[in-house]
Formats: sequence, C-alpha cells, structure tokens
Amino acid sequence: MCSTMEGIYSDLDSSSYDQSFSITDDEDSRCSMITASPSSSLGQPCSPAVSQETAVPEQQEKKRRRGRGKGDGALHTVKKNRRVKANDRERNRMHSLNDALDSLRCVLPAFPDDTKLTKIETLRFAHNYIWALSETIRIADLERTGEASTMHPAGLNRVADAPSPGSDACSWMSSGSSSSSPSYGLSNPSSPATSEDYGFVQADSVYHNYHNFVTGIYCQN
DNA sequence: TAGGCCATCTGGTCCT
DNA sequence: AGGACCAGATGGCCTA
Repeated sequence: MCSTMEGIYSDLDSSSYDQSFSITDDEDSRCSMITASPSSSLGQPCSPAVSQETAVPEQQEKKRRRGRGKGDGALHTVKKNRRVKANDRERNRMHSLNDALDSLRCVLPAFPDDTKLTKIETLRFAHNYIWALSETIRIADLERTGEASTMHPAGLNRVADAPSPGSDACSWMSSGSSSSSPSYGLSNPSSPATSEDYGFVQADSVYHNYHNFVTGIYCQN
C-alpha cells in the first residue's frame, strides 16, 4: 500500500523543521499509536486496512515526519507536550478515517485492473453504488407489481448497446471524470431522481452501465 | 516537470 | 481543561 519512504526525512530541511519542535522526544507515544490502530474494530477482513498497521515502523516514522511544522520554536514544554498529544490524536483520527475508507473499498465491486480508488473516488463510487442497489430493489418491486413496463428507463433493456464494463467502469461508478462540478448534495439521498444528480452526462449510458452492474458484470472478481 | 494524491503538522473552534 | 473536528499549509511520492 505504502511505497518506500527511504530517504524522505533525510531530505528535509532541518532548519525549517526545527522551527517547530523536536518530534523525537515523543517516540514512545507515536509507536503506541501505530500499533493501536482501530481498524480491527471495523470487522472487515480487508488487507488494505491491515497494511497500515503492519507497515515497517521505521517507514511509518519517516512518513510521520513529512508534515511541516509552523511553530516559532519557542513553545513552552507544557504547550509542546499538549501539541504533541494533539498531533497523535489527529494522526490516529485520520488513520481511523482511512481505515474506514479501506473497509468501504472492500465492500465495493473490484475493478478489472484492481486499481485502488482514491478517497474521493471511493466516496463517489459508494454513493453511486448505493443508488444502484436502491434502484435494483425499486425496479424489482415494480416488476413484481406489474408496473415495470411503464416505469423502466428507456435504455435499461438494451443490454447489447451497453459499453464494455472494463475501461469505463471507474468513470461511471466513481464519477471520477466529472470532478469539475458533480452534484452530490442531494436533499434526499434515498431518492436520487435524475442522473444529473450524480454528474452523469448521458442518461442512457448511465442505465446501460447500471444494467451491467445490476446483472453482475461489475461484481465478478 | 506539473499536477494529483496523500500524510502530517498546526491552530482555531466547538463540545463535554 | 482537554478532546474532537476541521481546514489550511507544507512537502514527499507518483505518473502522464
């Protein structure tokens, strides 16, 4: 998950870094933080989430020093210790957030090239995925009640016209290519009325991909 | 090399 | 008072 961090800290400008405070005096608390990741409480057997815990402590140490201090170097000991503790909590909090994102990635359909989704892609993907599943239930209910013929979207049954799920799966499910101005601020998340709500450009294409998705193409590993 | 993504530090604000 | 949360700043890594 994490690439090598060799030589990162050694390249840091020591003068700018020392303006903050010496972080090495907090070695113990930081080590305890690394091993105390709350990811296990999430209950998802997900390798990406675990990798953070099992990373080489030396690499973790170097990675943790990447952030740049902005202090004036005149922090009192009490204030400094408080800041160090706050940094630890903040780091831990962000690790928890990342673990949650990893768990979320685990329950989303995998892509053919097994590319790890970015954070924003994961959130958008999950958003669309939930919507697709909701639509599946809704349409299934409609079909059961005999109203499906009037409620189906136009392109839903034209499976042959659907684009290949391989290359554009990510762009659809994550809306990754629509980072310019996608609208995710729905007033009612349970009823995404239009494809435009998700930044989709072509409604037909949406339903083609959606059909591929609900028929299992995107779920095959 | 520029841009995207990410981890970390930091100070402010709100809450308990 | 201390912790949680947040956003800005900074710098490293990776890729086109």
